[in-house]
This record gives sequence, C-alpha cells and structure tokens, in this order.
Amino acid sequence: MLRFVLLGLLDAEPRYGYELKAVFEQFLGGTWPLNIGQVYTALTKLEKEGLVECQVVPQDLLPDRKVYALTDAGRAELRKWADEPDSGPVSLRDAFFLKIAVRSLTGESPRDLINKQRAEHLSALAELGRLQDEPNLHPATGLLLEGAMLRLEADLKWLDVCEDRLKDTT
Amino acid sequence: MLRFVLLGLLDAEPRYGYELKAVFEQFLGGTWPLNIGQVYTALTKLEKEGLVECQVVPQDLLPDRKVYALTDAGRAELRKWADEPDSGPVSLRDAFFLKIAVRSLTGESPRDLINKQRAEHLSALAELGRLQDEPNLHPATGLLLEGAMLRLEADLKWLDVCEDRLKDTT
DNA sequence: CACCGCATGTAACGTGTTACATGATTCA
DNA sequence: TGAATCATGTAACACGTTACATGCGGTG
Repeated sequence: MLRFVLLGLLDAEPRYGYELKAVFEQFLGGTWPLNIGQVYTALTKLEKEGLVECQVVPQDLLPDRKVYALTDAGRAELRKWADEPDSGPVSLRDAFFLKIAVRSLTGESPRDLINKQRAEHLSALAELGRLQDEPNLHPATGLLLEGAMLRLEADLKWLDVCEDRLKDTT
Repeated sequence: MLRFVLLGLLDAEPRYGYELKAVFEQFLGGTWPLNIGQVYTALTKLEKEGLVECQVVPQDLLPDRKVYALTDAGRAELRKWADEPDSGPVSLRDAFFLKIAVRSLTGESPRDLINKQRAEHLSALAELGRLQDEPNLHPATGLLLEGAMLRLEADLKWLDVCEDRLKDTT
C-alpha cells in the first residue's frame, strides 16, 4: 500500500526520503501520519527490488540527500498495481462495525456506543471539511477527502439503521 | 481486531477452536475468510494473557476438544474495547481510494480504472444482497452486511464524483 | 486406496507502528 | 546552553495471511 503511494509520488517527480514523508502526508490530507523510519525502510526495500534507484546529492551546511527516482521496473510495477480494481467489501474488517455488531451479539444494548460513535463521526466530518478548505490543496487530495466524507456519511446512516433495528427488538 | 471478535463470540457461549472458525465466518457473512491456524494462535495468546481459559473435553471416536471460555479479565477487556468509539477517517488507507488518487496525481486518466472499479463494486453489492437473503441469518450479521452495502454505495457515489471532476479538467 | 471431515497446531512472511540512535546547523 | 530543523537510519513489535504438519475415522 504505502510502497505504491511512494512509487506514485516518485513517478511524478524524484524526491528524497525526508521530503517524501512531507509530500505523502500532505497528499493524504494528514489522515495518514507517517513515521519517518517507515519511509526509509520502504525505500531501501524498493531499491533492493530494483523499483527505484537513488543518487546522492551533497549539500554544503546540510546533510546529504539521497534522491530516489523510479526505474522502468518501478513504473511497470506501479502500473500493474494501479490497473487492477480492488475487490469489494473487505470493509467489515473494521472496528467501527464490529464493536456494534459484537455488542448486539451478546445482547448488550449498543445505544451508548452508537451515540458516542455518532459524535465522533460528526466531528471527523467537520474536520475533513476544514481540511478541504485549505489553500493549495492538490485536486487528488480533494478527491480523497471527499471519498472519506462520503464514507463517513454512509457510516452515520448505518448508525441510524442500527438504532431503528434496536427499537424493533425492544 | 480478530481477538475481540473471538472474545465476543466466547462471551455469548464457550466454544472450541474449530467451531469458532465456523461461527466467526458465519457471523461475518463469509466476508472474512479465516485460516484455522490463526484461530489457534489467537486463542493460545489470549490464554497466556489470562483472558480465556480452556477445558479439554474428550470425545470417543473424535479428537479431543479444547473448549474455551471467557475469564473475568476477558470480559473486562472486551467491555473496555467495545465501550470506546472509533476514530473517524482512517479509511483513506485503502487501495480503492489510493489507486485512483495516485493515478490523477501523475496525470494519467483513471477512466478505465473507474469503470472496472464500478463493475467490481456493483457485483459486490449484488453478492451482499444475496447474502442478506440467506435463511437463519443472525440479526447482527444482517446489520454488518447492511453497513458494508452503505459503504459500497458511498464508494460508487465517489466514483461518479471522480468522473465529474475529470470532465472539468479535460 | 484415496479423499474428506474433524480437530489441533507451528513456522514464516508482509506490512504497518513505535521507539530509539546519530549528527550537523540554526535560533532563542 | 538547549531546543528545533534537516536528514538518515536500525530494531523490535503487532497483527493478519499463508502454507504446512499431524492424526484418526468414515465414505466412495
């Protein structure tokens, strides 16, 4: 997952690790905070596999940079990944769903949890709205944020469904 | 994640590993196929942590069963997990979103991918509908399936948004 | 005989996460 | 002096996935 986003970012333009972290997080609207170490381990692995190659760029006063660029194999790998659609509903593997379902499994009322969850989702929705208003937002990032918002709205709808279902049983 | 669903299933009723796999998959409507080995490693780990305890039940003709039940600590751990709502939009960490976003990042048109993805989603939606019609469906499972369907619909909407956005740029 | 169902398990791998370590410069 | 920024990296952990191994009994 991460590797492919990195490949995508490098496909647009060669970059070094420290920079990649920032661009990556910006691209995802800050919804995927990344530990810098992860970037370096991923990059060295990609290099071993021949998908990227790096060039050391010395700087005076500042530490050297290792600027990575895609190889042809890397571009091919990226395209192969990006060309395949993803299988549908893996989404149930999700704490949000499972907590409520497990609750009603054991008979306990998930009412409190539903309310807490709704509040959580609403504030997340607001937060995403704020992110969307940021200047210099990459159009692709805007799309991502919109996707996340649509899902949150779907989840809110689901919470309503859960509540209705509860009323029927009670 | 898995561990908590197992705890939830055991809270409803003590069970042995082999049985748990079946119940687990049924509970999730078959959307999370589980390798049996995983169940046993998870169970032994839970036992080490004192969250479950097991009792060996010998059978004639068939291999012994190790029937697991929740301990008080296990019940507490389960409740602790189930009481906390989940943070909002981690959902962007998702190949479905990223493939299309990465595409438009490098300038390539994601039109083909969007169409393939839409077809994939529609067939997944149909499949979920089929699962919902199954007899003896646990109400909680019905809820889960509905949640998955709502998300799929949201994702389909997003694909439309992506297409519209493309037209604007072209 | 071969295969399937029941029932248990181990070993290794992939990927994301966290914490920690190094070393130079700039700024308060 | 102490902290923040730039820039690189290692080690260990968590969790899910896969493949493989074992052993017995019933069925075709």
